[in-house]
Amino acid sequence: MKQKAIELLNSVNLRQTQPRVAILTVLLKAPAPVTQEQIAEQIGDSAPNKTTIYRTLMNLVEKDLVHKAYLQERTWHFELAHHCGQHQCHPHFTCSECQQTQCLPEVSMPLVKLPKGYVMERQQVRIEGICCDCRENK
Amino acid sequence: MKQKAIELLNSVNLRQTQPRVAILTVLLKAPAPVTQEQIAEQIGDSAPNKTTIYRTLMNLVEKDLVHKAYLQERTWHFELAHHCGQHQCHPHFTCSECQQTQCLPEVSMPLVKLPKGYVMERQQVRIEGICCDCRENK
DNA sequence: TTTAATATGCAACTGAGTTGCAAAAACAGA
DNA sequence: TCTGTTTTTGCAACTCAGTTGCATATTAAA
Ligand SMILES: [Zn+2]
Ligand SMILES: [Zn+2]
Ligand SMILES: [Zn+2]
Ligand SMILES: [Zn+2]
Repeated sequence: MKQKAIELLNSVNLRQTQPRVAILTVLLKAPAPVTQEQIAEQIGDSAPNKTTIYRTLMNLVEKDLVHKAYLQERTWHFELAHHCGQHQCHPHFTCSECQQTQCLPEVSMPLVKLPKGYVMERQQVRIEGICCDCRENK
Repeated sequence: MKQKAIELLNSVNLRQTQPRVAILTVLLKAPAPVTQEQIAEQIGDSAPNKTTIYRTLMNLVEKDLVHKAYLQERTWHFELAHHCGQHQCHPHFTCSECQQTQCLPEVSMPLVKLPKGYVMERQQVRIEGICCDCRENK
């Protein structure tokens, strides 16, 4: 994992620093989009300052290694981009009961046909509903 | 417009107050999702306090007259829900150059097939790209 | 090594949305 | 129309997530 993180950094010419490796390692393991705070928690005592985490995430987004996930929440969530298609990531499902968000990586959606003259860069889909667990416990 | 606003309020049993009528009137006229601040600007000097605007918008969302638009921006944007389907609103296009957002009301998308046991409440699509104007002026 | 370029940590700041509470407006009943 | 109760509003102070400026530390190239 750590090795993979280092490779990713090299591949986009970002200097290999402790914070970056640690943050990328968390992202590599995460099953769903994570916040700055969750990243810090995961890393534990040696976690970088929150400013550094944000700056690192923004660097990674700029290099297109990471995407900001499209959730309707106040706090930003990030995930690795390595499984996204050129113009589309997988949809995200957020349960309106328990607020948990899940990736739906296997789903693919057609791209919206834009009006003439427009260029598509990225399409994102968000779904709100009740998750399986919450539905049963009602 | 104002008349229509009053009707809408009555239809969901919300008391008819000046702020609510004014805010709904702005929403009825808006061609794209608007923020608290834009609503205040539109109303002008007699605009309600921002707390009131937020509270009103949340009331209207609760009654499903209004939806919070899912744009990847820090500030919340709202629009009338009256043209949304049961499980899906129209997609929104945001230009990464000029940051303008447009509704794409005529586009319809298939609903994602959720895993067994999940309930779909609402699906939303967001598109990022370059708008026609920005593309020409480059 | 040494050095120049880049990244980090810290503390103070910003801006959007929230909270608590007293004053004002809505509306139902007399 | 008046009255009383309920609901809504305005204000000021607050919160929370993310940002900024700048001094210090780290990186990696020479
Ligand atoms: Zn749930
Ligand atoms: Zn995901
Ligand atoms: Zn544009
Ligand atoms: Zn719209």
